[in-house]
Amino acid sequence: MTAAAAVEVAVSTVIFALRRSPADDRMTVWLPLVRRIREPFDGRWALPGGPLGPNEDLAESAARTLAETTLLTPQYLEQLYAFGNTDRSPGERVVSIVYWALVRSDEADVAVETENVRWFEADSVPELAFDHNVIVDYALWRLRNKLEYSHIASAFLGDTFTLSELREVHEAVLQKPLDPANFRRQVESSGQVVPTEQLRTGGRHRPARLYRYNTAAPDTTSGPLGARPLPGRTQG
Amino acid sequence: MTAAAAVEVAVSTVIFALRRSPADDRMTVWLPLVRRIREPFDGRWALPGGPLGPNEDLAESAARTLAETTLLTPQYLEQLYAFGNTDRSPGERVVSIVYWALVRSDEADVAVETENVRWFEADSVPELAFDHNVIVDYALWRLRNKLEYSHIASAFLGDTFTLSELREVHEAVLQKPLDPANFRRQVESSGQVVPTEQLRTGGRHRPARLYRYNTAAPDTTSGPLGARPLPGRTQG
DNA sequence: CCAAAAGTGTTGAATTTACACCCATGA
DNA sequence: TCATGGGTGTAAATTCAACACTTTTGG
Repeated sequence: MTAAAAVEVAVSTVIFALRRSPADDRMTVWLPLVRRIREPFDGRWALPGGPLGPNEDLAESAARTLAETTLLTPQYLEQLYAFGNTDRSPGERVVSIVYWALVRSDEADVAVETENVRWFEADSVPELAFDHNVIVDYALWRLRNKLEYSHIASAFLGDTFTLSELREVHEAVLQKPLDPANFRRQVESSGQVVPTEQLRTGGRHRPARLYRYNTAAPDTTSGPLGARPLPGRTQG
Repeated sequence: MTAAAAVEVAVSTVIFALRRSPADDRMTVWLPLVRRIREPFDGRWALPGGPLGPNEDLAESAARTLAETTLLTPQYLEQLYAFGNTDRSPGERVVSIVYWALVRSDEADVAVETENVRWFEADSVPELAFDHNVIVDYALWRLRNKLEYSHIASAFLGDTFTLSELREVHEAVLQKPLDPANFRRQVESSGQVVPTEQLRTGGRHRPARLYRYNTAAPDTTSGPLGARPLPGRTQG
C-alpha cells in the first residue's frame, strides 16, 4: 500500500512506418525516436512516451504521445508488453506499459523531424536509453510474427490498395521476396480483403485492381479482448 | 509528474492446473480464486494478487502471490497483459499487470483450500470482482492458443511423462479428442520432447515409454525476450 | 485367451510451392 | 512493337487426417 506509491507508471510506444531507404530504393521499416533532455541517459535516443495521465486509459496515453511526437494518427495500436524490472531505470522505479503502432507510409513521409525527433531504420537503431533496444527488438519480432497470421499489413496503406502494394509491405517487413501468384491466392482466400470496382492505372502495364480491408471479417487475433480499440471508439 | 503518483500498480496471476471433474472423471482446467475482504467488491471472488513491491520484479511479484495463495511453485509463468482502464476499479486508479501460470496437476491436487481460497473449474467461474472475468477469459484463450504452437503442456506434468499423459493434457485444455497416432507423430517430430530409457508399467496393457521435455530445443515462442525467466534464474 | 492401450503403417485429401504462361497497358 | 507488372493455370512436393493393423502387457 504505502510502498506502491513509489512505483511510477509510464507509457511508451514503438511506432512503425515503411519508408524507402535513401541508399537503395527498397522499402524498409522505420521508427521515430526522441532525444532525452535530462538524466538518466541524457542525450540518448529513446522511445516516445511519458507518464500515464490520471484520467487516460493506457491506449489513450499511447496515442497521445504518438500524436505529440509524429502528428500522426495510428492505423493500428496494440499493447506490446509491460516492462518493470527493478533495475531498468537508475535511481527510480518505473513500470513502462509499451504499445506498438502502425502508421500509414504516405503520412509518415511528411512526418516532422526536429533536433529531438528523428526517424531511424528499424534494423540499425543506435544504442538507446534504458532497456529500449530490447523493446524495439521485441516489437519488431511481434510485427513480423503477427504479419503472418493477421492482416495488419493494410494499416501501412491507404483505404484501398493493390495486391502488389500489399505484397510490397509484406516483403519489406519480412525482408524476403514473395511469389506474387501465391501471395495473391493466400490473401484472396483469407477473406480479410475484398476487391473493389476500381482499378489503379498509371504504371506502364496492365492496371491493377484495388482492394479494401474487409471490416466484416472476424478478428481472431486478439481473443476475448477483441480488436484492440483505437482511442475514440469504445469497447469492453 | 505530479499526477503519476496517483496511479497504483498491482500484479495479479491467473493460475491454471488440471484436475479431474468430480461429476464425470474427465480432466478439466481449474484455477484458484481468493475472496475479497474489503471494498470495492467485498465478498466477491477475485484473482490472487496485490500491490507491486518496490524491490521486486513483476514476475517475482506474480510468483510470490502465487506461492502465498497456493503454496505452489509455477512450472511456467508468463505475462498476460496490463489492464489499466480508468474505470476498472471504482474510486481508485489501478494498473494491473497480469501474469498466467501453470502448476503441476499432482501438486495442485493437494493445494490448500480455505474459507477465502477456492479452486473453480475454468469454464464455470462465478461473477468476479473488477474486470477479472475478462481477464480469465483472455488467459484461457491464450492458454489454448499457445498450447498449439509451443510445448507448455509438459508444465502440467512431472519431469517425465508418457505421450498418453501429454495427450490427455491437450485434450483437457482444448476440450476435444485427439488422434493418438497423429498426436504422437506431431510431438515426436517437434523435437520438444525426447524419449528416455524408462517405461511406465502398471496399466493392464503394453507399457508406455516415458519422455522428457527437451531443454536443448530452441524456444521460438517469446522472441527476443527469450523464455520467460522464472524467479530464481536470471536473464536479460 | 481377451481387453486395452502402445505404437506403426498406409492411403487419400488438402495445402504449399515453384514456375509456366497469358493479359492489358504505356511508351 | 516491346517491356512490365497483373493475373491465371497447373503439377510436384509436402503436410494433414482418418483409420487399419500389429505389439505387449495384466488379468
